[in-house]
This record gives sequence, C-alpha cells and structure tokens, in this order.
Amino acid sequence: MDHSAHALALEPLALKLAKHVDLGSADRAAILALPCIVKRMERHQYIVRERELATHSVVMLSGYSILSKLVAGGGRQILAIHMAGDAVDLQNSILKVADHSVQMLTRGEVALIPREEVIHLAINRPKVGLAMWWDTLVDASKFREWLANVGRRDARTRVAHILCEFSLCLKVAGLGGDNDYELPMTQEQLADSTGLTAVHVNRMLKSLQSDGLIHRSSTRSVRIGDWRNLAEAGDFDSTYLHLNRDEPALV
Amino acid sequence: MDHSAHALALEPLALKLAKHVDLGSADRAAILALPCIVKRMERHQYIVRERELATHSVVMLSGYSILSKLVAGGGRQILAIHMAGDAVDLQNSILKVADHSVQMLTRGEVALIPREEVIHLAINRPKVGLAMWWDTLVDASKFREWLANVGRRDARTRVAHILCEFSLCLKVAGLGGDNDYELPMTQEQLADSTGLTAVHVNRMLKSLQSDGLIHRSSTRSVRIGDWRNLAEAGDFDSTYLHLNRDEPALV
DNA sequence: CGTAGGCTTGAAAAGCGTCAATAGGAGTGG
DNA sequence: CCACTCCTATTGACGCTTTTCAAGCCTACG
Repeated sequence: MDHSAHALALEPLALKLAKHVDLGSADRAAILALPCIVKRMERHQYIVRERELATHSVVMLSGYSILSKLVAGGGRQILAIHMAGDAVDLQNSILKVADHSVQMLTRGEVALIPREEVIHLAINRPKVGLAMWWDTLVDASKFREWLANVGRRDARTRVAHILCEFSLCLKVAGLGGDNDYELPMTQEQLADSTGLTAVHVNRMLKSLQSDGLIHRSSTRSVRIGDWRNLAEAGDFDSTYLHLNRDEPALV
Repeated sequence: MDHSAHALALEPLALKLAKHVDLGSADRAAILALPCIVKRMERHQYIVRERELATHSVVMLSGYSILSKLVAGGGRQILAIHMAGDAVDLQNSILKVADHSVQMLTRGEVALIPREEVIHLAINRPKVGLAMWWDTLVDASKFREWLANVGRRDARTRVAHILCEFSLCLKVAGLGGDNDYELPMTQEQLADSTGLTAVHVNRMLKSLQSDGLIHRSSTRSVRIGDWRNLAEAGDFDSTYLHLNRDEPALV
C-alpha cells in the first residue's frame, strides 16, 4: 500500500470534469489540489464494502473495478464497471453508508480522496460541484440503460449490448482499438452484469460469433465484424453514454 | 393547460432539498423564487418524450408519473415511479437530450422549471446545488436496487420487493397508511417495472396472498400482513431509499 | 510442469412467457 | 338508472428460453 500523495494523480479527474462544464484554471487547480492518497490495489481487493461507512471517494488511475450488490441466496448483480479516469462513486462523497461494493477486477491504482474534501470543493467552487453532479447524472443514465437491458431484452441482445458498450468505453479510455478489444471481465462476470448465467453467456457469445457479428481469436478478445450489425443485434444506441460534446458545455 | 405561476408551488421541492443539506433561509427563498409554470396533466400524457430536447425540469405536485424506456420489439422498461414532492429528472436540467420518457400514470399537476434557471441556481447557491446533487444520488441508488431486483431475483421476490418499496414511499408521501395502500399502477405496469409479464405478476401476487404475506380487498389495495415476513420474502432492505436522517445533514 | 480457474458443451428441468378465454369494474352515453 | 364498452384482472394449458447439473478441456500462472 503506497500512501504517498502524487501531485498530478487527479489529472484524469480534472480532464473528465472539464469535459462538460467550462472550468476556469482556478477550478482545475482546486481539483488537482485535492488531498489524496494513491493506493496500489490487488485483483479482487475491495475498495468499498456494502454496509460499511464510506470515508473516501475514489478515482481509478489504472485497472478495472466493478460496482456490485449482493442479493439473498448469494446472487450478485454487477451494476457498473469502472476504468482508468472514472470517478468511482462520487456518490460515496454524499451517501454515507455504502449500499454496494466496489471491487478490483484486475490489479491497478486508485486515488482516495477524503469525503469532506469533495463536499467542500463542491461548495467553494460551484462549477466543480456542477461538474460532479453532471458525472453522477451520466452514471445514473448508464444504470437506467442497464436496467432496461436486463429487464426487457433477451439474452442474445443483452450480451451484444454490453459488447457494444465495452467497445465504445474502452476506446474512449484508450484501452481498445477501433473494432477490437480485450474483454475486461470473465464470462461469469458478464453473466452477473446481464442477469444471466455464465453458461448462457457463453452460448450467446458463440451465437454472435457464428453469425459473424464478432470474431474471437482468444477467449477474451473481441473483434467486431460489422459495427452496425452488432449494434442492431444489441439494440444499442450510444446516447445514454453521453460521450460527445454535441451537448454543449454548461455555463 | 394552466400557465399561471404559483408562488408556493415549489414548497414541496424546498422541503425535500432541505431534508439532507442544511439550507439557509436565503437558499430556501431562492428555490421558491424559481420561475415555474404549473400545468395540469391528464392520465397517459407525456411530460418528457425519449429523444426530444428537455427544456424544463419537473416537480410532481400531485398524481403519479413513471419514467420509462422503450426497447427494440416494443418492450418497455419502467425505471422509476414519481409521486407528489418528487423532482422528476433534475437530470433533465443537465443532460440535454432525454434518453427516456416520463408519462403521467394518473391525472395530476406538475411544476415546470426552465432548465437554465436550475443551473443558475446550482451555481449561485452552491448549497442548493449540493442538495440537488444529493437528490440525483438517491435516484441513482434506486436505479441500482431495481437493477439488482430485475437482474438477480426470482419473480416472487421481485414483486414482494416492489410492494415493500411502495409501502414506504407512499407512507412518506402521505399517500398510504402504515400497513396498507392502493397500488399506484396496474399489473401490467408492475410487470414492466419488474421485468416480468402481467400474467406472471398476477400469479405472484396471488402466491403472496395465499401465503398470508399480503391481503387484497380489491384488486388495487394491498394490506401487509406481517411487514417482517414480506420484507424477507422480498429481500428488502430500505437503506437504498435513504429516507432517514440517520445520515446526518451535510454542511 | 502442475494446478486452479475459466471456458465449452450436452442433457434435462424449471421458471416464466405466450396464447386464449372469462370475468370484473369504472366510466360513458342514452 | 341501465346498458354498453373498454381496460384490467384472473385462470388454465402449453411451449420455449434460460437455468441447472455435470463433465471435460484449455490456458495462464506459479
């Protein structure tokens, strides 16, 4: 565990927040000046545990983590995946008791920011507060799409949908090519993300493959044959990700 | 359509926002001073339509509305239900293009607030901005619970869970008794909320009834026999609703 | 080079959906 | 006030998607 603070650790967060709200240089400086601890995390290690008090907000610096909930009977629903640059749960800044867990999927580094500091920043620099609100709204939009995915689409469509989402998000994070990437999770984790079983996810992947929508040179690698076809099979429309600046910056 | 503005129309919003952030009287006054239009809505009328530009934020004054998404093939997933006092989509203040619809379930009144006004308020009165952020975080928490409900619980548990949620939320909104209430939606709408079909929802209601967990004097009325048993059957833990002030006010 | 976790595949079972027919209830118009 | 109608609820029979169980294989990593 590395407890030293790094001056530029929060650069990715500043970049992300500046994306949709026009922040002044003082705003950006205030973000970078947030006191934080950089921590090296192992695979499977917990960042936040359900029912525990959340004392820190977290920013992913490298690696993947998942946000999940447990249900009675031992089932697990994965609610989101976080990659480099993502603010994991600014929510934890505000809702004290965590109602979900955050767990590393791979090794990686995270930056921990004390809860109060985030709240002070939101109040002292309203534009930064607005930007963080914006980030939460985008998260909520993703939850809604996943809810529709799991609630109202059949298995094949669900899997195609999440493959499309990964493709776009990984590309934005600089972790994937234009049409190919390495799956950030196992088939069992895909199953927990889509409300299916690992066995059935496997069958759906093969179905998509045999229809030529995707190609897989190894078990984790995905190459998209024809984006348009896969998007159609997955009933995928990227609006909910709010990736582009078509929506003009606020303020 | 009633286009007159009412000075105290936003009282419920002010109350809600003041619940978790300590707002000064100037903050409360600023909320009440928001320019708004009170509009009478008919059953089934749309407040926001998917893919259209959202120009206003909405506060429910009376009646119920639902937030939903359509999927390919005509299916619909209900993402949330809103009742008196709820801010429907402060998100619409920020994400310009609506990625979902909001539709009245019953007749009722809503207050429409221009988008820019909400943003200005958030910036000029940071504490109000923080309170609105808080509200969005609670919404996101509910989406996560619904996602877990639909993704990883069986049909009977899902139905019991939503019955528990209704019980608490209706009581808080002053629309239900301690142990009984009128269902705010039809069985088909319950089905669209839980990722099931109307037929199966009906069977699960009867199953809960025959086990004595609920009683139904008419089709819409629900009386909870033993709260503890129903909550167990529904794997229900109210933490995600963030109703209580156990979590101390911020700032 | 060995082992454990992840992947793949098949067969059978179950839960939930679909189809269809009937009954109930609230609102409407005569 | 009654008849009509549409929407909602209820129930049964049947079928299909997905799960469950089980076995074998592959591959990354120690």
